This record gives sequence, structure tokens and C-alpha cells, in this order.
Amino acid sequence: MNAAATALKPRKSPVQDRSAATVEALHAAAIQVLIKEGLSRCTTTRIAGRAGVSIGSLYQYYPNRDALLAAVLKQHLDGVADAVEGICRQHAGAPVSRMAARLVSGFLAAKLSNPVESKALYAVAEARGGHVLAARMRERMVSAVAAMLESAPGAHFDDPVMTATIALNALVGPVRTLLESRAPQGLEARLEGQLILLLTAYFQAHQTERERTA
Amino acid sequence: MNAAATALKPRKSPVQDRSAATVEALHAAAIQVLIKEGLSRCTTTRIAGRAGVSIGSLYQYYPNRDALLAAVLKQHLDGVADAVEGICRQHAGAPVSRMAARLVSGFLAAKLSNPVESKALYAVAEARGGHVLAARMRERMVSAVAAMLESAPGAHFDDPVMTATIALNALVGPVRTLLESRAPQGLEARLEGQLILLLTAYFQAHQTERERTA
Amino acid sequence: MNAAATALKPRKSPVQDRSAATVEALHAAAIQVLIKEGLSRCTTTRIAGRAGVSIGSLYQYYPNRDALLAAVLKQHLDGVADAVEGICRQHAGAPVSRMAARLVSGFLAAKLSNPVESKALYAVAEARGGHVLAARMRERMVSAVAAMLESAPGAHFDDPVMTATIALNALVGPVRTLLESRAPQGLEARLEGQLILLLTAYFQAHQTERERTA
Amino acid sequence: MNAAATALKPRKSPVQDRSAATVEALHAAAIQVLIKEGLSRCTTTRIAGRAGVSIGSLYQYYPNRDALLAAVLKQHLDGVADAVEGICRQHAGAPVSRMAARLVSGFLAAKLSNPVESKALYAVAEARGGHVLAARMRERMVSAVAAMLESAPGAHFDDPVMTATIALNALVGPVRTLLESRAPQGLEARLEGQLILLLTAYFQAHQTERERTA
DNA sequence: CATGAATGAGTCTTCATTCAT
DNA sequence: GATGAATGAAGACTCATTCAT
Repeated sequence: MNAAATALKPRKSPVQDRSAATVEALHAAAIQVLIKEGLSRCTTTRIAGRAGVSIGSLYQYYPNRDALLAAVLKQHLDGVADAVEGICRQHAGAPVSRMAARLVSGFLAAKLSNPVESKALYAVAEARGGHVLAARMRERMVSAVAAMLESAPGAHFDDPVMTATIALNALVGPVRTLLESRAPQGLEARLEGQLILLLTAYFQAHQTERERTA
Repeated sequence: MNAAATALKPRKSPVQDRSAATVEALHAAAIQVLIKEGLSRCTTTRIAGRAGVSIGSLYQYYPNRDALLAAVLKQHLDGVADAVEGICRQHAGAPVSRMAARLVSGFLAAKLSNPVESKALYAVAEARGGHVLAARMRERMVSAVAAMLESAPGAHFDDPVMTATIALNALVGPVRTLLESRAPQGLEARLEGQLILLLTAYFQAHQTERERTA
Repeated sequence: MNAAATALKPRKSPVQDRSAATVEALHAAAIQVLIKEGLSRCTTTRIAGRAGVSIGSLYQYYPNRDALLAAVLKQHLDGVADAVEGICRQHAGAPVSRMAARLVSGFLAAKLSNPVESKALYAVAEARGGHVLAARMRERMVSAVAAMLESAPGAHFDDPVMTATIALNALVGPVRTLLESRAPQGLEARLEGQLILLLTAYFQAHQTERERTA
Repeated sequence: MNAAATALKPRKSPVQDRSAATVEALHAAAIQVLIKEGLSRCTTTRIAGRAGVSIGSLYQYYPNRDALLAAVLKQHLDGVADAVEGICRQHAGAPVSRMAARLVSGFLAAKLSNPVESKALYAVAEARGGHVLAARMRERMVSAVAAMLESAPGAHFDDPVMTATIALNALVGPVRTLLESRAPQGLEARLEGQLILLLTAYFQAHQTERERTA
């Protein structure tokens, strides 16, 4: 593990009970401050203050501000990736149209379950440490989706990883726009349907001839 | 125009040549500093220094740092939106497959012509002023694409704005991932083809029955 | 004993074995941290950590950080002073040239036996408590050397304390420069001979007429 | 010039008049704070405060606290080295006894002209950047003294640099002890005479046979 | 108009020390 | 006695912005 990676690791794991509480409070506070004040005003002082914890305690658990934000982001991204992986596992062998539908609705559900948090974390993902985490999560999800695609009956994907990458990122764009909520009104309502349509069409373009004419 | 909006407007128009040159130098310098140092170290002092201009002069042209960054972002986004609008105008009445192909290649060309700049500006777009500009640009492009779609022969779009929104944002995701260059190797090479496939499939899913069976 | 002096005393005497071991571990750890990190980063946390002792325990034995460092310094200085005193006792009545030679080699041996430690402790000696300790040790050594000088046959010292002070401090300067290791290459090798020459010449300048012409 | 060296260089040279005043005020303030509070309490805030200057201004001229202290130390050391060099130049060709006398009195005059400042700066010299400066100054002085020694009539020095190093450092020790003023009372009064005796004896130990018996 | 010196609020971070468990 | 979580004062340093020259 190189120095840069180490710098973002949490400093110590809570062994006593109150430690765990402190860490939890810090996480929650970080998200709240992020939402309320934005990344640039999401300072260690404010986070500690809102968590009802001294600034020193914050630094007992995280070596620096970025490490704390990275931890928060990681938690969020892990949740999303877990959801996607679960879906992919469940729908191995399903027809591509079902795959598309479940993938879309699962991803949306994960991202939109706490839209304010999701939105706020985009800023964190843009910071130096964030890119790495986001990339890592995308890798996990791409692998899962690619594996699912390969199991699809009547479809052949020359390069399932590529297809999965495109499909996943094609979801990310619209969702992000929606969350940043400058989206045209009504987008949310019909988003799911349209994204299912998008992915279904994309996946079916890979179907074998026999399947397509059936 | 409210106060917030006013605050981001450049202070005076470059009526004189010298002014125009200074503004241009500041823009270029801002991008360079942004690329080299990142948003948080992209300070007014550094920008002015690299532009060969005094700090005082910088503030002659922009009321504050955010206004300068917003102007730089706007320039970039306008370029992309112009490109997309041009393409949409040129391909009115074309078959949807051609529309998809041209839209993708035009958007990619605009974004990837200077990938380092494009990438660096994502950070600016994430800042408070940036969202507004990005949303405005997306609106322009969505309108253009929607108009183009409506002119497509043999296809009917119930809600062309929605379709355009989805299509455009479906491009944005993969391109962003590519630019943030945590993309799997080989993505770039095959990206264009895959995105054309994606949009073509999506657009064709809206074709009228007659066209589809033809 | 005034308050300041009290503050630097160890808190309790190591009557039990465990205590003695802990104190010893703390001393050793303090020196290691001092060497590795420098005085400003020689913190109580780090010392305790390296000693394998909890912070709380450290404060069982020392009322504050300075007291610990002072104890460490004192141990070192006592060692040097003991060595010098021993030599002075052994060479009472010897000719001044022998006194000079033994004094130099004894002092060098004491200081250079662990040069890294000696060097690191200069920083501690520079801190507020350190001056007092260093002065006290110098006094001890000066007394011993002065007594030795008075016993020299064929030499008369009007003010043996003064002579001893000069002689001792004349050793301290070159040794310090050597330890701070910015010394010109080759200094170390020939240092002992030169210092013996220096002190011998100085002592012999005090010889009685009879002895000198002999 | 490596990074470490750069880090201690002043940031910019004052071009306007008030700049020069600011820098001068900072130097003076640094010395005063150092004397009054000691190195560990000689903080940027306190220095700026005493200089009647904002903290920001301090950082316009020095990249960090150590650079400021290094500049102050350098000024002091340069003064001493200049004095010694001057003396060495003036007494080329003089008898070694005169060399010893002038060297001692010149060095003492330089160091004791502002004893409080001299004393306070020992702490700075102990800090990381200080060692380098002190070593550099010692080199300058050693070269000058060595050159002077080589010009002495009737004396031959096999290794004048070594002799100069020993001689100079033999002065440094007692002077330091005196300045740290834990020296036995009366030391100051008779110090000069004793140091002259010390160096004279040392230098004369190198005299050629003919000269010594003359 | 241009310049760049000065400002000082606001950041991050460290560390000696305490005290509940 | 031992532990280590919590504390918060204090330090170094940055940077947008102003304004006298």
C-alpha cells in the first residue's frame, strides 16, 4: 500500500463502545454538513461541531479531512455496488429485457433512496480520493453486470465488459442530472421507463439472429 | 437578474483589444492552473501570475474568483453546445441511425478535442455556480436534439424532449468516466461505436411500425 | 525546592521492579523517538507507543513531558560526568600531560560511545529545563578537573576552577561540532590527538619555571 | 538547489519602500520574541503581532516560520564570520601569539556585542535549518583562520584547516557556556585572557624549533 | 488604469493532558 | 494501577479581496 492510499485509511478502529458512537456521529455529521453547506464549507470544525464531538476526536479516527469524506463516500458507493451485485446474481440466466429492467430499477432505487445524500456526494467523488473509490466501485459493478450478461439466453456479447461499462455509465449520466435536480420537471417520473427502454434496446442489439426473429 | 446571478457576470466587456487579450490570457491561465494544481489550488494569485497580469487587474475584469471560473466553464460548455446544435441543424430529416451516429461523433469530438481541459472543468462544474451553467447548456442541447428527432422520417417520439434528455445524458456518463481516465483500457477505442449502437437502438425503439418492418 | 524544580522531578521512585522496567522502557523509547523524529515530534504519545506503554502510564511516572525528557538528559549527562570524575580521581598527582591525555580520551569515549544519542540530546539541552542540568553537570566536572589540576606536580594554577572551566568547555565545542556531523571529513580521526595537544599546551603554560626549564 | 534548501529561502525581495520596513520589523520582532519567549513560543502569530504586521504579510516574505528564523540566524552568523574574516586578513604574517590574541578578542567582541541575541539564537541554530547555516559559517571562518595560520612566520602547520577547526571550536564552547550564563561568576572578566592563553599555547606548539628557542 | 503590499478570517492539524472505565 | 478516548487551545499557513501608490 503506497503512501497516498495509506493517507486515506481510517486511523484506528473503535474498540470501546463510545468510539463506535463517535465514528458514527462523525459520518452522519459529515453528510449533513455536506448537504447543508457544500464541499468547500464542509470543514473539519463544522463536522466535529455538528457531531457534538471535539475536533481532536475527529483526528483520532481519521488522519485528515479527506480520509473522513472518503470513508463516507465509500459507505455510500458500497451500498450501491452491493445492490447492483445482488441484482446481477439474482437475474443470471434471465432474458436481457428482464436484466435491463431489474438493473435499472435496482440502480435507481439505490441512488434515489436518499437523493440528497447521493447528490451531495458527487462533489466528494470529484475530489482526488473520490475518483479512486468511484472507479473501484464501477469496476465491481461492471464485473457483476458483465457476468450477468454472459448468462443471458439467446444473446451473445463479444465483449461483455465493454457492454456492461457502456450500459452502467449510460445510467449514471441521467441519474446524476436528475439528482443535480436541474433536470426538466417530469423527468423523474418517466426516467425509469426510459432507461429500461434504453438498456433493453442496447442489449437486444446483441441478440442472436434466431432470438431476434422469434 | 438577481444578485447571485449578477455576481458571476464579468465586470466589463472587452471593448478594447488590450482588454480582450487580458481576458483571454486569464482564461487560458485559469485552465492551465486548474489542470496543474486542481480546483482547490486554483487561486486568483496563481491565475494572475501565470497570465502575467497583476492581481489588481484580474479584479478589473471579474468581481471574484468564481466569476472567472464560471466564465471559463461557460466558454467550454458553449463550445460543446454549439457543436451539438450545429450537428442537429445539419441532420434534420436524416434517418435516426445517421442522427445517432453524428450526434455521438460530434459530442465526442467536442469533449475529447482537449481532454485534459474537459476533465479539469468537471471540478468547476461541481461547484455552486457550475451546476447552473451545466444545466443551461444541457437545456440548449436537449432542445436542439429534440427538434432534430422530431424531423426524423419514419419515427415518432411521443416526448422528444424526454428522449433527447435521456440520449444526451447517456452519452455524458461514459464520456465522463473515460475522461476521468479510470476507464478500463480499450474503452476509448471502441467507445464511439458502442455509443452509436446505444443511441441507434434507443432511437429505433421509437420507430413507427411501418418503418420497423420495412 | 521551588515549584519549577518540583515540576521536573519524576513522580514516584521505581521501588518495584515493574516500575523500574517501565521507566527504563520510557527512557529508551524517548531517545529513539528523539533520534528518529526530532525534538518537536518527540511527543508523549509517540514515546508511550514505542515503549509499549499506555499514555496514562507515562503520566504515572512523570508529571509532564519535560520531566521525562529532563530525566533522560540527566541520565546521559550523569554518565559523562561520572566518567570524567573517575578519570580525575585516578590521575591525581599525574603529570599535566597525562592529565590532558586521559581527560580528553575519557570525555571523548563517554560522548562518542553513542554518538547518535549524544547528538539528539543537544536539542533537549537547549530547551528550558536542559540548561540547568547541563550547567549542573559542568559544575561537577569542573570541580573534579580543578581538584585534579591542583594535584599536578610542578605546575601551579592560580585559579584552577577557571582553568578547568576553560579546558572542559574547549573540549565541548569541537566534540559538539563533530557530533552534529557537519564537521570536515577526517576531523574525527585526528580529533583526539589535537585535543590532547590543545589541553597539554594549555596546562603546560601554567607550569612553574623550574619544571618548564627542566 | 534542492527542495529543502529552497524551503528556507525568503520568498520575495522587497521592491517597495514599505516592504523593506516590513521585513526589517519582522527580523527585529523575531529576535525580540525569541529572547522573551524562547524558541518554542516564538510563533508566527507572536512575531507578526510584535512587528505590528499582519500574519499574511509575514508569509509574503517567508515561506514558513523556519525560513524567517533562518534569515535572522544567518544575519547574525554572517556578522560574526565577517568579523573573523576581517581579523584574519589584517593579521596575515603576524606572529602566532598576536594572531591568537586578535582572533579571540575579535570573536568575543562579535559574540558579546549583543549577548542576549547571541544566546537566544543558539536555540535556532539547533533547529534543522540552523545546523546547515552554522556549519557554513564555520567553514568560512575555518578557511580564513587556516589561511592566516599558514602565513605565520616561524611556525609550520601540517594541517592548517584542522588546527583552525580545533582552535575555533575551542573558542565556541566557553563562549557558549558564558552566554548561556550559567557560568561561574567571574568567568566573563577573565575569559578573554584565558582563551588567548589557550590558543597561543596551542599555536605555539606548532612552532618550528628555531623560533621556539629564539 | 495597473500594481502588488497588506489584510485577517478561516483551514487543517497536533499534542499535552485529563479522567471515566 | 492501567488504559485509551476525549479534549480544545494553539500553531502554521492560505487565499480572496482591498486600496494606497
